[in-house]
Amino acid sequence: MTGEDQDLFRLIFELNRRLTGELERQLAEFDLTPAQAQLLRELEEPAPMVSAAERMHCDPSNVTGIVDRLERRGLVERKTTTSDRRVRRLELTAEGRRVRVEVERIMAAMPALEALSATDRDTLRDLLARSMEDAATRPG
Amino acid sequence: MTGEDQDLFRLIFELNRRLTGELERQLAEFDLTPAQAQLLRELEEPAPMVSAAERMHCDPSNVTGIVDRLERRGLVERKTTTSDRRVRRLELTAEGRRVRVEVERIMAAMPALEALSATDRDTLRDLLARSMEDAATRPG
DNA sequence: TATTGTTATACTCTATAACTATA
DNA sequence: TATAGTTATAGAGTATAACAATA
Repeated sequence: MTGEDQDLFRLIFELNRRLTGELERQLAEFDLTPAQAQLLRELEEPAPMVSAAERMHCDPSNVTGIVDRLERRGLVERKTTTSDRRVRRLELTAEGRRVRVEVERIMAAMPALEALSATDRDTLRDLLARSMEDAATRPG
Repeated sequence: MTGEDQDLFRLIFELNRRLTGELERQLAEFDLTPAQAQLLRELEEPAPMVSAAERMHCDPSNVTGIVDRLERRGLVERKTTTSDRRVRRLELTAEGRRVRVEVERIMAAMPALEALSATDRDTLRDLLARSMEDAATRPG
């Protein structure tokens, strides 16, 4: 591990900071936090709390609060299922689906990385994907 | 902007999530949060609160709390300056400098991206750097 | 008047532990 | 016994506004 690798971490963190900052600004126009937006995105199909928590990489007790805030705004509903009455199926409302489309639009229109050519972006995408594919199969 | 660019964002966010997660695990052994570690790193040289806040990209009122927690543990001290008595100069203690070395060590030893070859890492570093250089000079 | 820093306040995210209802 | 979800609790980061001390 060389000093240049530290630069690499810094670059990734810095790029993420900028992208996240820009994303937050855009989401703020819809009064959404990143976590709320992420949950909306995960709910293209209805899903129980526990699987939502898995996709969000967080504790289920956490999802309760995020859903509370989205439900208060009428974007998400907790439905019960007949098969297992413990389970709450999270489901977007009509308004929730509309907002979800906006979130997708924001993600697609993020004005970053445009400085790179299409070829460079392809290369970048390839490098990032490979770095994580391998990391997933490695023990360390 | 194409659909592939959404994948690019996802890849960057996902890579950041993994790196941040690993970093948090390592920092937790020293009872440090990322924000606290970042502040330690910024204080290689003593600095006033306001400039620390600028480097942290956050509000000065925020730095107060982070410094409170570090000061409580004896890692940082608030010194007064003679020239401008409004200013508190943040200064690492001897223990703070020791912990700071550990933080640097953790950053340098992060076991990620090792899946890529040295050449790939060079390419990645170049792409990331260029993407942000250009973004900084752009209006949008 | 403007700046440095703190305090008061509030919100979101985060986790752990204890709990209820159900399986 | 185990699982799904909530509630209680706590702590960290974040911002805004009001404030005191100083410039």
